[in-house]
Amino acid sequence: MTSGAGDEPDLGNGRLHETAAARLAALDQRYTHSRRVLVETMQEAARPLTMAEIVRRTDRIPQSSAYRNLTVLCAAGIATRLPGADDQGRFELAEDLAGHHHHLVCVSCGAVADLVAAARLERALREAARQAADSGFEVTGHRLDFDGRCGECRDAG
Amino acid sequence: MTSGAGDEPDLGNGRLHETAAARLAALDQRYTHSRRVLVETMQEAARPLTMAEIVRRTDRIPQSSAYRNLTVLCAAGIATRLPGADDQGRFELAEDLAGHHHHLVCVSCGAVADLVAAARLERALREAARQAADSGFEVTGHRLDFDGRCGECRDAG
DNA sequence: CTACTTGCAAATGCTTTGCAGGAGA
DNA sequence: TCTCCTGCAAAGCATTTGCAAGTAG
Repeated sequence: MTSGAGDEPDLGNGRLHETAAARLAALDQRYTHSRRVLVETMQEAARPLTMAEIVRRTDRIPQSSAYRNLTVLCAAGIATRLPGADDQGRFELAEDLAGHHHHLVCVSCGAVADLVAAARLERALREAARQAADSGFEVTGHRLDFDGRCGECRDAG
Repeated sequence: MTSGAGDEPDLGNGRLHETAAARLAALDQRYTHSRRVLVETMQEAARPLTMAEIVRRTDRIPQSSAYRNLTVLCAAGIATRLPGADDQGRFELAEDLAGHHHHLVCVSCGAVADLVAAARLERALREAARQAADSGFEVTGHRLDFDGRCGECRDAG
């Protein structure tokens, strides 16, 4: 691990790309144009994207390459693959790059939005993790989704 | 194990099957032997099972039927399908039948265990849900997974 | 020049579906 | 008897991989 210190996820600029390049380099991988485009796409979306959305937004990157590159990005700790409510995987920037957050999942249309949790909730989560450790399970992180209906679907019916 | 009149999911016995039968009947579906076996399998497991595990445990129920029946059980609100960490769906009894709980997911071997959260955590979650409502999103439930390494994998690796 | 990358197409693996026979109410 | 259920086999999709050519260092 090269960089140490603070895990501030505030990198609106080239910092993100620097980090990405470094992490890829650690795996003898290059930060190619395609990969940069994928990272930028995920950053701009600010919410998990399905493969279909990614291919549509980037245009030019064939699906197989997108899959392959996203797999590499996940391995490098730059991206994360989430299991979708349906059976479509969703991708987003890794937690330490995008900031820790949770998701609002619309059970009606499948849309996913980001949500930053209150400090109190995070504290309670940490406490629960400690509790789980008592059973021999070492908790390294958590994933929290709120299910419900988004504004649009509520209006629609 | 009182028989309180709350939302306590305390149905260790035939109550479960009664409920299942009723919910299926509401959809003009029957509570057949296969479906009963599936329900019992899920109850006994007390943790989400993959399709492979279900087929192995039941033995006799062909995979296609298992899929078909589990789909029906999900539609009837008797079972729930969870998106697995890998790409294998996992099934478990619906929340109101098995009780509200969360999951410990081993990132190493993919095993999933149930975990009942502390009251404080649930309270914090409810509060966060209320907060989300401010943005027009109606929260109906939540899903919380803790990622980490199970005891076995910690020993092994 | 030597890896790592890319794109296409074919393959894989989980899941769904068509169909004909069987069973429950 | 009518409708739902079961099993098998074939079909569907999202995702992965083999291979030959392209490109970064």
